[in-house]
Amino acid sequence: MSRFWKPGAERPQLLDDEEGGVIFFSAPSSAAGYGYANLERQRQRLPVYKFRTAILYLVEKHATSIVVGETGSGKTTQIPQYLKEAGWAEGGRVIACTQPRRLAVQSVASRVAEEMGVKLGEEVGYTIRFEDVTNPGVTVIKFLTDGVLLREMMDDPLLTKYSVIMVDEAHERSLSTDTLLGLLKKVQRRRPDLRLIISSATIEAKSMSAFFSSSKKRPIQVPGDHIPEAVPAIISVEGKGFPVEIHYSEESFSNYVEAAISTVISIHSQEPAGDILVFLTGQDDIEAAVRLLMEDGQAPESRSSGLLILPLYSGLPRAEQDLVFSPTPKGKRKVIISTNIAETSLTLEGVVYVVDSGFSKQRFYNPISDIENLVVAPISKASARQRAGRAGRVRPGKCFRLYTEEYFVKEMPNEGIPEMQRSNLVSCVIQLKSLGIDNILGFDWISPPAPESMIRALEVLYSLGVLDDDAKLTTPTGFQVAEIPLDPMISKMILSANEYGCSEEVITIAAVLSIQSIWVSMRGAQRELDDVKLRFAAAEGDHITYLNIYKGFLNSGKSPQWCHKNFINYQAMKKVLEIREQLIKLLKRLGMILKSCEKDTLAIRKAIVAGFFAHACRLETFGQNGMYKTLRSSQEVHIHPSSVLFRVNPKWVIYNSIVSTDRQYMRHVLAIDPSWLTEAAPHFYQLQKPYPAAY
DNA sequence: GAGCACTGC
Repeated sequence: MSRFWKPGAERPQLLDDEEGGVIFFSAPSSAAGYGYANLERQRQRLPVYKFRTAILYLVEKHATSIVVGETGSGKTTQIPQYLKEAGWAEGGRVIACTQPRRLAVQSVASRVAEEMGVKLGEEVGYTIRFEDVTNPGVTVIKFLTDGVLLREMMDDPLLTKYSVIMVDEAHERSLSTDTLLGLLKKVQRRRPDLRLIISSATIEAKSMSAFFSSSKKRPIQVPGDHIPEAVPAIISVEGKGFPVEIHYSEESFSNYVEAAISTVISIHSQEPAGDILVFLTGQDDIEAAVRLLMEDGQAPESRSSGLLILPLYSGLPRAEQDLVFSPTPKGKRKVIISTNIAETSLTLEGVVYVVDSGFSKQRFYNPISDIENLVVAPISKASARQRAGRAGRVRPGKCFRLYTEEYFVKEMPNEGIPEMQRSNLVSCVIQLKSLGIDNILGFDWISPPAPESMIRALEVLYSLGVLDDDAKLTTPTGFQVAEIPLDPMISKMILSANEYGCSEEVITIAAVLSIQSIWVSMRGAQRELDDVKLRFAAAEGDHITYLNIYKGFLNSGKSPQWCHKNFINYQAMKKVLEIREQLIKLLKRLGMILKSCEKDTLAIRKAIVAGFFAHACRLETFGQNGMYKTLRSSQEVHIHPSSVLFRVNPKWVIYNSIVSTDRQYMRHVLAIDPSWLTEAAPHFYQLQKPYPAAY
């Protein structure tokens, strides 16, 4: 390896460059009063057993504490227990701990319950969508996704039952984490008793701290209450991860797939046992890499024999995904070729070598065209470190970066662009509106999105009748749409279905549109999949086709075999059932009675148009075959080949979303009558004369 | 006639 690879100078470190087994402590000098002489100076070493005392001191004195550290440092599981022991969960108060992902919530909650020797769902519980394992009045440590906490704010904006809120993985800067942090800063002004603990990777600690210290407004004084210090404290904890040796390539590669393959082969021939994890960007890359490695394995003098090659991406059927968790057979070495799913969402034991391409697919939003694009883009240093860390879970490991050290140091951005600045903001804005945040542009964003994106979101919500002329939520539509946990266009469609008497059918469509795909990923068997689709295909379009599939699924007795036979993803159908159930409960609470329109698809189609009128397109009669233009901005779009309307090309259609590749493809397409547009949204579309070519 | 990084409510 040494001929080609150059070891990197950087050692993964925390705030200070010290040895393991200590906590590094950085806080304003107020800590001196605590009685520990060694806390008088900033960033003093602190023995590990003082972690508990330090945390409790900081939480007592500071409104916000920022805890940085790596995985395995115990911050996620220990801090809530310390707080409970110190009395933060007394008097009916609850300690909340958020995570960005459902799986993490479940596993952390059960670990803490086990450590405390209590039954999960009693003192320690968790809440995620579709699953509430808490016992109100008994549960005092509650784990939940940050999205669920945001939903809870809609009923209780000041989160009055919580004494401490710990936001974990804040450095990931997800849409809901950032929204939550902005709101929590606001809540703090009204609730001086509330304590925040932000748990973040080292690299983000300073910007988090700056966000929570800068305040345009003073806290509202509550008589008799102790006012904690507004400046956040930072405490840094050493993780238990093993060291990972970083190797950079001597020069840059033009083809990272090939580079990854040859790196895997040289690791295999020169390094001791241990599984290899390769980070590529997407299904295409991964399949190409798997194929190349397999071919090499069959060559007579192959250097890759003994490799067990496993692809990993979220679109892969569950059974194939699970293969990566099976133990490595004796005498074999596992090579997992993965997307970013292995960077945070899945933890693979047994990985000792990581190969990092330096790229990932990232979403970018263009507020002008209102289209989200998926682009292969360079990752950040934070991501690169996270990927490298995946090699140090079981023993010291190695990470091979397919780029030069100079590139890493000089060109790679420190942090990625927060999701907030790369996304469509309609859901975020409606959530803020429902919490009474009137001035969206002036909201204290931790990373402000482009004003164009905020304005576009306001426009879309206004056109849906969710916001009024003063940009306030309308009654009842606006409040009802905010209440439904789906894309506002889908929520609006459901509310209209109530008026058209077809809510039974439309909530099914809403559920299908809210999940990834109901088809199993079948690149090799496209023909068969197309044949199956014909069995369900409806002339009206994809939405009605989904209804036919759902009926077939119910008629089969929700059978997994039926799904398998019809190339339908059983897991996805189960999720459709869950979302439907959630919607039924919610709509009942909103005072709606579910109704079926039986076979009247006209009502259904009009309800869909009431939500998606802004996504209307017209076939270009004089252009090439199958070219459409959006009515809104005259963008060129095409019907996606997976749609039942592909090659049918009705004159007028609406779509659910757009997939951009070399062309813009409409996904989930429905044929419409243009008169429904002016009927559903007269403020949005005005009749220009009689429709000449169309009608 | 061809495509889907990853979450979440």
